[in-house]
Amino acid sequence: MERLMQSLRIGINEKIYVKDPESSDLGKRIVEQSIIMINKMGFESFTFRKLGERIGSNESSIYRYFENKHKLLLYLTSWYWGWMEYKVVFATNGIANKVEKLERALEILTQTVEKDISFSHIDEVKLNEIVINEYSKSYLTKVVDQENKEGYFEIYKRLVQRLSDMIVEVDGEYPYPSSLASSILEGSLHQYFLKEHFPMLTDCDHNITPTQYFMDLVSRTLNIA
Amino acid sequence: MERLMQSLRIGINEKIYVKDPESSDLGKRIVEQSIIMINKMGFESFTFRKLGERIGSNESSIYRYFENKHKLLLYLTSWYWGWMEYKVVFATNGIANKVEKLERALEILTQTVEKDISFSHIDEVKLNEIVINEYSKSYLTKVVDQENKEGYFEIYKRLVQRLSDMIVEVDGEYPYPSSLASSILEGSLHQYFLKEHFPMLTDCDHNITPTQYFMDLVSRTLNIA
DNA sequence: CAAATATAACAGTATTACTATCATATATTG
DNA sequence: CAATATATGATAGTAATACTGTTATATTTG
Repeated sequence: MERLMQSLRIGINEKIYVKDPESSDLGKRIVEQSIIMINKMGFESFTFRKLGERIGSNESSIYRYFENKHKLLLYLTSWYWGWMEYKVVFATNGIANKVEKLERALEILTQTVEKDISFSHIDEVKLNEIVINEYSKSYLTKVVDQENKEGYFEIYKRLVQRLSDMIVEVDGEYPYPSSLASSILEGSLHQYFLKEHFPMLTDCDHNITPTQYFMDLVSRTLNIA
Repeated sequence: MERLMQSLRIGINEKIYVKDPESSDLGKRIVEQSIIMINKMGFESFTFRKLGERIGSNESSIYRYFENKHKLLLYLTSWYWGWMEYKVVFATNGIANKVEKLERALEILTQTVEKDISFSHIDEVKLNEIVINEYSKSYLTKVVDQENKEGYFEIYKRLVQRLSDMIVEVDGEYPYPSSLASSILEGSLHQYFLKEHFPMLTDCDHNITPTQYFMDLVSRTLNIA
């Protein structure tokens, strides 16, 4: 996987950034350090000024890459979902058995993220934590419809669609494949959050993983042929 | 129901407010108008200054009721969940049949909210929209653990617990009652959001309701005796 | 080497999220 | 009824945020 990914790039809607952060050293530092900072201090406290100080660069230089921190969050989360999509497509590619294929996808989508050395400047473990804690904020806005129209959420939508398709493949009679797929993706992030902050609201702990919960849920829900 | 509720009050953790907004006319106007404004302009754009202008009062007077707008959001969402809890408890109270009881609770928790005339200054329909669009923001913060410790999320936690208990009553063997309960509450809000903004990611539309989806999900998941 | 481009440094603006002070209106109590 | 406490309003002020704009300097490219 590492080898392949080294020459792969996550294709992100160009309207999300002003200048492609992958195109320069400064851009990569912006992405790299913003992940560390947002993860540490939370999206609300994070500012371009602080990021500039941290990377020894100027606030106005960062604005030449991203219009504002909301767009940067869209960039980071798009990257994350694009990366997940690659992992799912790659891992399920050769699997003929539909059930096995769905299970493999579920595993990847609901598992804890492990360090991936392929994208050197991106810490996927921290990015996963950011997605758990901040992803909702990227779409729970008053501009969601316009940004959706501009394609800012394409990667996530495509991923839900892929999962939904796999569900249909396993049980063509099941009436709510899209809702189940979106529930799994969103719900997985939520269960990880609860596990960390509201352990009473989840059965997931050091013994039980969100993956087990969702695997079980899907196996109970679908009529597996 | 109306009669009963007129003399009932939703008990909200006193640490959430500086001065009880139910205790004065100004307080009620703050709550009433903030619901209308947050619903219209979104939580991010909403400020105490704007609210002050709108209710013909002073910014600093509002600060005497709520430390900041985050606390106000906690107040509003706590009220909402408290109201939902009353509705669930009231509606399921006399039901002996466990399955029927769970179904009734699910209905209330996943249905579209309708106007409730009991609490005159609170527009429950708009408040439900606020919860759909903003609730996550109330806990996706860096202070969540501290605020949780102070009891700011007690009502919501109690509601999840109630639902979880009902699930256990129906199927004591099911291993993930808390996760299922939290998934339903959070997932219901999410499906309503998707229906409005990302229709491709849900099967819910004008024909299919989130209630149908979750009722079906639960009936497939639990072994109903 | 010239020209274009990228970045840095600095200044400036409107808004936000408060805090503080003081005046006045209203309610409470002795 | 007077004294006093409390609630609200008016105004001002501060530090931080989220930018925009200008100019200088460094780097890349043709």
